[in-house]
Amino acid sequence: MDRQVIHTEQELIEWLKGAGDTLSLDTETTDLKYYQLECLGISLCDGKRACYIVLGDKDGQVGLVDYLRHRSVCRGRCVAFHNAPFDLKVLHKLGIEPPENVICTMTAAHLLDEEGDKGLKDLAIRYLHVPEDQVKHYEEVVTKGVNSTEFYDYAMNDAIWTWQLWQVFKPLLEEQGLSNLFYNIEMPFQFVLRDLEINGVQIDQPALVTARESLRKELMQACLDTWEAGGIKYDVALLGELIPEINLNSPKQLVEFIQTRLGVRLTPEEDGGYSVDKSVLESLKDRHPFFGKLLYYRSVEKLANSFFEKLPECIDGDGRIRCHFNNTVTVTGRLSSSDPNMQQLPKKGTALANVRALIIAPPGKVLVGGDWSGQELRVLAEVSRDLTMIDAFIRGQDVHLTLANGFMDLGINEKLLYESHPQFQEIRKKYKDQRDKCKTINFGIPYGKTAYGFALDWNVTEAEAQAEIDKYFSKFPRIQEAIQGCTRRVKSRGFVANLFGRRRRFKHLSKRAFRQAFNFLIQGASADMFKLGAVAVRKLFLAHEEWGGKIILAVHDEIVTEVNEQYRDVVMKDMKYALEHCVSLCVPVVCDIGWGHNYADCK
DNA sequence: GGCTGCGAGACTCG
DNA sequence: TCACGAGTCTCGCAGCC
Repeated sequence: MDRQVIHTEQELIEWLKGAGDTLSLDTETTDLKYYQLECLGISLCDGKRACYIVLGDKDGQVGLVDYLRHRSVCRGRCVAFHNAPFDLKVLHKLGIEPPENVICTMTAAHLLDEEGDKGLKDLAIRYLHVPEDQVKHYEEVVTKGVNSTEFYDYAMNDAIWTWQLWQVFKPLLEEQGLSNLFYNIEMPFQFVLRDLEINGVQIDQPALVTARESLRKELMQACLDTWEAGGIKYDVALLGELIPEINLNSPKQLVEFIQTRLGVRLTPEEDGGYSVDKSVLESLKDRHPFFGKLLYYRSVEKLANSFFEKLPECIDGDGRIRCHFNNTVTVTGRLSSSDPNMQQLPKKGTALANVRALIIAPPGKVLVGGDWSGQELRVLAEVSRDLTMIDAFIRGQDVHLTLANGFMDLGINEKLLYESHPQFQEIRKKYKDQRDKCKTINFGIPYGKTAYGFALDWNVTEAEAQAEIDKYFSKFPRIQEAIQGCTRRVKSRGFVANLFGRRRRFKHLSKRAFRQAFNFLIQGASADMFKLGAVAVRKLFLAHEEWGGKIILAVHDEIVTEVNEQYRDVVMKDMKYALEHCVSLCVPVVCDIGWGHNYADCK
């Protein structure tokens, strides 16, 4: 492969003259986070030649970046990246127009092997058979300097391997029936991922500081109360720090304390150890005041340390938090979020400290959020084609109560099953236990929950729980058939494919694998549905620039956006339509839309 | 004696 | 063996300098 290091505009013009309409592109940057990153250079490969455009070099940079801005290398081309959202972010930061057609080899690798390594170097060794000793790592090369021959070669290798991987992956995607998922769902979605990481969420910093202060006091008080309730003594160290006899954060010390000092016997786990988690403490609440105090201490400790103490460290200079959304971690196709994880912000805070209320709309804007109503249950209806379930959804009835009515022979008049019926609330209250039981089954089924698990929940024998499940399946036979069919496919082919062709593969057959397989059909299809919905919302925002719409959060079945206040109503109407029509199922797709000046109120 | 890495346990979310 | 999919915090221990 011909290699060239480019320092001037003229060299770049010459190089691009010989390039076709497909390129691979990789960027070298000083940081991974959007707000602070600077681009050192860009490497390109056209299959025959590779080049590295030096941007970190002051003499070259101005002219080259200007040229790249005005005569974008991407325009009219299909560009392959390894981890497209990252390089798209870098191009955005440089003000360079992105390509319309994007290829992401990292996503392709994930679709082809959801559990395998996704790193470019690992893939080059595995698929391109590059000898391991020829694969250099960033930390190793950067010590030679970012303007060394070694660094330039390293950068060009990344573009070359990306190109070559794409040549390998393209036919494999086709062979495995993954092309539609790749080209029509995942690739458009790369831009949503880019936008999410560029946009971030606006934080109410003064409110965060105030809440953190009150939470610190609350935590101290909760700690003292718990010590007092348990008769735990403490010393005062030189700097005023309190040193207790036992550490409330240590499960090991707690077990010892509860059994010997409080004299409360704990029930051993199957492995012989003892758990002191929430459910255990709840069950002991009446035995000693210590347990209630400890539960409260734990809730405040979690809120304070995991959220109110951590979030301030994540705020960028412009008052926004930009977390990382990873599209190639989960085996089901869901996104994961980290640094910080914005998908696990507590729904309930305390009166003094509600994390979600700290995510605010900037002046002149509001937050508009949409989430699918009963998404996984509707996908279950689609996957199983169970007629009772489909019927209930089409009629717009309360699905849990309708199903409970069906399988427990409650004899409720069908008209009363509609949420709109004046007597609905009364009926729902009357049959609350039956409805709750059915809801547990409805949610448990996609997880492959067993009689053993239900028995624990309901405090009945395993045989009794099994009888309930049998009755459920006899009333809704298609659901059982769907599960059995899924198990058969895992056994015969070693994988299952969801509604969109996404695959989950299994190396070993086990009960656990069968549960995971069926859950994948539901969770995985819901994840792909989310991606389609998010792409539809992004398109809507591009078509209506005046709305000032930004997608700021993605939480599995929920999408949160920031829009200009005066367009709130039209955004809500159009976004609802887009989310409800991004896929077509045998049951209606229903989306709840809400708005607020902060995330907590956005419902 | 202090630092680092890792697994366990607990908790957050959908 | 017993409910799927994630990330992060703290503790406690092993290994290292």
